[in-house]
Amino acid sequence: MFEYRVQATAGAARAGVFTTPHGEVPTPAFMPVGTAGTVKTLVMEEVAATGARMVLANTYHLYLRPGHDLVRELGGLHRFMRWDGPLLTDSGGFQVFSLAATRSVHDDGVEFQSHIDGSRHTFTPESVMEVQRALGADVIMAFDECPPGGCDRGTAEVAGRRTLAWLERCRERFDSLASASEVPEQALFPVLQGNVFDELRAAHARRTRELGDWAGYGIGGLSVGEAKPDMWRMLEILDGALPGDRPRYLMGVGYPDDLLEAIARGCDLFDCVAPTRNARHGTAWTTAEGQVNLKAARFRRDAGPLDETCDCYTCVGYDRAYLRHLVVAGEWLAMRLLSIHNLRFLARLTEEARHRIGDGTFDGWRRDWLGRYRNQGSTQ
RNA sequence: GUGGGCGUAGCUCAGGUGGUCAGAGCGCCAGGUUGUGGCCCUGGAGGUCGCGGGUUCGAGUCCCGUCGCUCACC
Repeated sequence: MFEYRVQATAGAARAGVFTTPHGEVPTPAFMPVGTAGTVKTLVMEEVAATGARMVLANTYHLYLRPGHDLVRELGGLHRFMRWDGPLLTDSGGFQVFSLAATRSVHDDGVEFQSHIDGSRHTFTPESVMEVQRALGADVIMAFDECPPGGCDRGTAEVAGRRTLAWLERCRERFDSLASASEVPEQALFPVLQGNVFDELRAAHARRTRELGDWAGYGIGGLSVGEAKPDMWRMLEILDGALPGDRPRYLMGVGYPDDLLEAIARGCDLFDCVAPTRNARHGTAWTTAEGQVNLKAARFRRDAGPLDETCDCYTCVGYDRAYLRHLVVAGEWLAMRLLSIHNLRFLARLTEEARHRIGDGTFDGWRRDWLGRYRNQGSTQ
């Protein structure tokens, strides 16, 4: 049921189709983040209208609230959140490290306190598989340890070893659950660690491949505070270390320019909170000006659309002066309209990348696009 | 009309007995946010301290007058 078909390439970049039990995902593709079973402020029809084909939800959040058993009881996450398309759940590993009030990591798993009410919980590779089996997403992620960017090599090595050990345990529990009861057809993606250390990255990828024939690969431990050149170098190493006929999911990325850089280095799937979180904070991506903060006074009387080249609901119907007013006034509608635009912006970007890879114009187009975007001085 | 209280940044207010007392919060302006807590962080602009006199080496700070707001009483 899971299949990845590469249709065209441009250097390392690939255009393909990822097939899941809930439909096909043309790649490269950006997955909007629906942390708690909702892409914040939007209904799923609106998410679909931006062009998104696959969305992500968070195991950590759904486990804490409302609880995976409840979701299973109510028919699984697809039905629960009214999304019949391809769906992926994160493993909760990253959130345990980034959100939990306290945590202690050992080889068996991670003990942590809920950021919601302080209650104590433990995640193990086994429990995380059970939770994600219950949620029922198409793609589920292995439990990993994700050390911060800038950690030393020793820390990265320990975390990488632990992640590999956990991967074996994830696989075991994943398989046993599949045979023991009726669970939806799912694919388990491993998460590749190794931080910014070349040999660790290569070794982790090699060892992961030895542990199984995976339907796809999660690339973790990046965009966690390291320098950009380090991230690109890691992607280049992984491009040579991963099979060509499996999708590669770069976790947590990213901004428009980062997406293009990563696509050029062989990544196919992405997720990031930036389009929706930035929208809620009043910032939007535009073709002509890069990232803009709608709070800026210069938009007070701007009667033009947010992005003249954009076909999204927001750009077709609303002007900047009104959007600025909504943002400044703290109106909910601002969050919705900017979320719609930012998601559409990334969808259009990946759609165009896909077409350019197909017709052989990707490299030149990408260089031009990045040059224009960065010359606006609004990023980095 | 009589008595009391208050007038300090756009707003709400801090500023013992006169001497870095020109301050805060919010707002405003400019940025940031990468496997999601509608948060949070970093900078910046902005005030003849109601007005006019006086005392003093020195006055948001004390005195007199005046204007405005407010409360109580008649």
